[in-house]
Amino acid sequence: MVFRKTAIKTYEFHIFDSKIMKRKVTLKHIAKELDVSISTVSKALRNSVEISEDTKEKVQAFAKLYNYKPNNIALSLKNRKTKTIGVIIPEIVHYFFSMVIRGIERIALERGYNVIVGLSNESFDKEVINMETLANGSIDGFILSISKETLFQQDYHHFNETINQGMPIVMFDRVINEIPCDKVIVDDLDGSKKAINKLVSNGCKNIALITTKDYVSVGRLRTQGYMEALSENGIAPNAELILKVDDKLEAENHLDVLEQSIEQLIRNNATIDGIYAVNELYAMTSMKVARKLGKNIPEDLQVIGFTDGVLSRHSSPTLTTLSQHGQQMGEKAAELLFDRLENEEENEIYQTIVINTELIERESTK
Amino acid sequence: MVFRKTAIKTYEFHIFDSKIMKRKVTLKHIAKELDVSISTVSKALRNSVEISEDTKEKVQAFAKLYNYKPNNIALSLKNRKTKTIGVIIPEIVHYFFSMVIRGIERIALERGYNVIVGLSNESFDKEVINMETLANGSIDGFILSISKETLFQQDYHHFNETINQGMPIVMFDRVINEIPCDKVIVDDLDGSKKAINKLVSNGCKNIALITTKDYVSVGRLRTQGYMEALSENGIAPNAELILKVDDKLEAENHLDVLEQSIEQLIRNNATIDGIYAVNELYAMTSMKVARKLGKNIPEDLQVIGFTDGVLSRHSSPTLTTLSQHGQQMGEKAAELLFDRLENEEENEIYQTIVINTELIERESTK
DNA sequence: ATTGACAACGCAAACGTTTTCGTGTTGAAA
DNA sequence: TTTCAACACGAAAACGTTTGCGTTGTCAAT
Repeated sequence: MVFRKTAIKTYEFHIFDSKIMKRKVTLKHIAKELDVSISTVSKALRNSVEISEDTKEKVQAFAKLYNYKPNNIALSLKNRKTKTIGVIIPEIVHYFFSMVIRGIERIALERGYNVIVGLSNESFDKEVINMETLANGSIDGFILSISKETLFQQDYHHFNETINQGMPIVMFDRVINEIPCDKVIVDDLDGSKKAINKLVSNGCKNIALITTKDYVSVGRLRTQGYMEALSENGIAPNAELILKVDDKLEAENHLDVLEQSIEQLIRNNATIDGIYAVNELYAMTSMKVARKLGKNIPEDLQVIGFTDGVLSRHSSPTLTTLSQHGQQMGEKAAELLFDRLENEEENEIYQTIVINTELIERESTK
Repeated sequence: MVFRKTAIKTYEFHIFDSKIMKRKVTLKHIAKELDVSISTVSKALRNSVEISEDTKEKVQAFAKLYNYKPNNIALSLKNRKTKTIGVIIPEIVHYFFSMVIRGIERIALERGYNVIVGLSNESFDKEVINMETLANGSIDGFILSISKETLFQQDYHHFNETINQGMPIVMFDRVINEIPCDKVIVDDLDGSKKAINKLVSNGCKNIALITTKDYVSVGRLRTQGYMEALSENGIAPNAELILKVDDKLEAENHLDVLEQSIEQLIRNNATIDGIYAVNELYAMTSMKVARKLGKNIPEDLQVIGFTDGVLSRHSSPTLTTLSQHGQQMGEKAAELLFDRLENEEENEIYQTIVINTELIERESTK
């Protein structure tokens, strides 16, 4: 086997494993073949001045020929960092969360990190298990959004323990203020106000709210924004117009229940001329039910949903929504985490970054 | 600090690091504190018979108190396996692919594996880079679906090299027959036939096809199924009725182009009474355009799409689709990979598993 | 001939495990 | 008292790196 390095030098290496190389080649292999020490090989590959030009060329040629790549695991052990982060999300078949992952992954690729994804499925136990299996050296830090069950039980010991062991966490969207970590959230409260203000200025007098139970932080904030915006516009909130859906039974598989609840809401309050829903699915379903009840959108009823997703863009009529900028949230979260990981002196000051929502006007509003 | 192990024994450990423990505790720490060797600690924790009951109890109590967990990286290095797999997909904000991930993750959790996700963004270069950064010891094997650009360029060297280095690959959905690895695919050809047969038996005489350019393997197969099914039903395929969309410009951001193409198709062929589209978006857009042109669905025009997603379920009318069972594909792919990884003697016989599509009838067909 | 400097390289430790093998201590059998 | 097994534990190698430092060898200067 002949390998030409330059026009000047020609190296001749005999294949050191007659069969096709299966296992990856290591420094040790190279050292043995070239009859030098492992240290010499390592230094030669890193272009150390300690090594002669001749040796460097020979080693580098050999390494290239056999496609040597340093073993990441060994490097991780030595450097005590893995260049890998863990991302725990409640659900992946979901426009917003997959957008966040896309954002995280983009920055990770850019900065040389890998991303391990764990799904909690909205379950406390799975969240804990996922975190425990990753926190034992596999990763350098976490990015996560808290599961509904965890929010409901209000048991946050696993977050605190992880942080106490020196592993940083960045939380996004569903966060807990008390936990000492960086956070990226959306302006749930202000976003809601934008939506309500829009509806009011479009002439709506009776605006209904379709939201979740209060233990989901984002649901609570969006509800609060609705209340405040109404007040600010001199409208007295009417409890009749607020539908709090129990999302223990995830809507996707219990559409009928959702539809019935909304139908009741609209039937019982014939004067409704605006609906604000805290997510895309609730908004879509509202439009569907309303049309069934003979209402024209947006003439009789205007609808706005939180979370801009694929449904909003492709429904008919298309849906006016508040965009959460999921990808941007992911990017920001990743940057916060990487910056913290690469900053030697640990900084006890944690940031909370607020990403502004944007009202995207489509056909469901005038 | 007092720790009660049983009613009989009481151990008293002094905190060996007066500050709150930051870095994770290792065998070495425990050994030093308890004044035994590292080997003894290791054996005691694994309940070796070599160690006396007394010592075992003491070590285990201490380990539990300080929440000792073995370092995964060190284990990976020693065992030469990481219990982690890499998953490379073209896109994550996508119903089908995120379903696959969900399936993979479910099995991975069950069998004690972690999942690193890499996105190719349909780009050849990113696919290669992602694979190279993972193939250096970070993972034990790959699950992947080939990017469009790679399919277009037909450059598969990175797959072959990875396999030659002894790292198994499982491909799903977009696969290449020539590559020696396990595969999980959907019955694209048969699925198409189901759809066409349905339309024909529902009375359609002029069925249009909206598909992609041929280099995407699944697109080609679905097109082929359309052709064959027509022939089998005694209908001569009509080139006029076939629209091959250039998906270099991803539809999501070029909806206008897509809509215009479809509008032309329908205008030029007034007799069209059925449309079969190779994905959900094409089908949805067809319905939208058709309605704009005054066609009633399903009375005047029936529509079936490949890939059952969130759009199909929530559009109005709801869309009849072929379900790809993405989650099941992910589960199967993961099982194939884990089985191969855990099988000592390497098996040169590769399987191709075909997941059957299922026709889900909704409102867009009679 | 003796020094000293410098170039070129190897040794060994370290990261945190597991595991094989060796060793010292006990107690009982001879 | 000697011998030997059983017991309980420790030393060291291995996984694949990087790096500080010690060790050679060569050659010019004294």
